[in-house]
Amino acid sequence: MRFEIDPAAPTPPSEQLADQVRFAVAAGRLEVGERLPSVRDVAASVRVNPNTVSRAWRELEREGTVRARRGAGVFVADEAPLVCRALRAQLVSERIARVVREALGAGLEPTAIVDLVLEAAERWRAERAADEEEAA
Amino acid sequence: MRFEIDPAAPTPPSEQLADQVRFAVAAGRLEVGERLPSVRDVAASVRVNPNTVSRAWRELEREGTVRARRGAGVFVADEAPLVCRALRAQLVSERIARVVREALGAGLEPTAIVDLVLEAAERWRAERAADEEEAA
DNA sequence: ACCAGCGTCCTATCGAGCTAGGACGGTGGG
DNA sequence: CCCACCGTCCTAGCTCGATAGGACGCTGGT
Repeated sequence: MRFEIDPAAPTPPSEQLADQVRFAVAAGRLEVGERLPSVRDVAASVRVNPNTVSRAWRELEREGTVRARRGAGVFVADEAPLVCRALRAQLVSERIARVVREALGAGLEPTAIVDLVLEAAERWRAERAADEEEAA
Repeated sequence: MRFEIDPAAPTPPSEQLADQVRFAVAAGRLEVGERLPSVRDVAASVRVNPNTVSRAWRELEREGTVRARRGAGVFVADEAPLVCRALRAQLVSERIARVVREALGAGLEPTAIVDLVLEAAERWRAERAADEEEAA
């Protein structure tokens, strides 16, 4: 599991981390029982304070995505896929609605917005391919 | 010009206000030479501190959208439409890209995302109609 | 000329969230 | 049994943005 933090994003780093775990579970990239990387490892890899990562993990535990065992690590909970798929649906549709409202209020046509979406999706696909190239 | 603040949004109120002015200019709802409502009026209508509105107006002046005349008011600048259309294109595509990246990383299909966009657009259209109904 | 309304500025305070550095006890492989 | 690694907790300090309340000087309609 690789994490990324966008410092320019309006959402705080701890939420970005929590979302990445949630979405990885929802997408099946993290499976039930799997261990998350340690607080200190993640903190070092994304250049963030361990407390910030800990806060994200704690939030995930509160909502039932994860179960922490002192001294051992943090593990994906049994109910995680259900919880995370529900959260994904909610979070994504909320954020899309916000951005679409804004774009429409700015005078853009729905078709123009859809074009931007497809363009962003294409760019994402290209980046994805480039990443795998580099990994090989 | 009516303003709205979403306290749940991750972007601070002052930026929300600035964006609303920028997008209104880009969409032609605010014309060159038109006066913006006063700092104190806006502050009262959206339940925010006058300093917060002032900060938004100052940012708009810095970028050339608006020209402030002490004692008189804040007016849409001649170059505003150009500036705002450029900013709109940049801001909207940035935010769409962010949300689309997130949704794709969460395992959603592009077609599902487009569906959510269209659904949000439809809801917006319906709200718009309801607002005009109520205004009449 | 008056003065209500305007933009602007100032100091002070508050809250959210991140950072820093250290300490604690539980866990599990060697 | 050891000890490196783990989650957790704590105190302290910082930045950013909003809030509060007040003061200043400029502008424009009457």
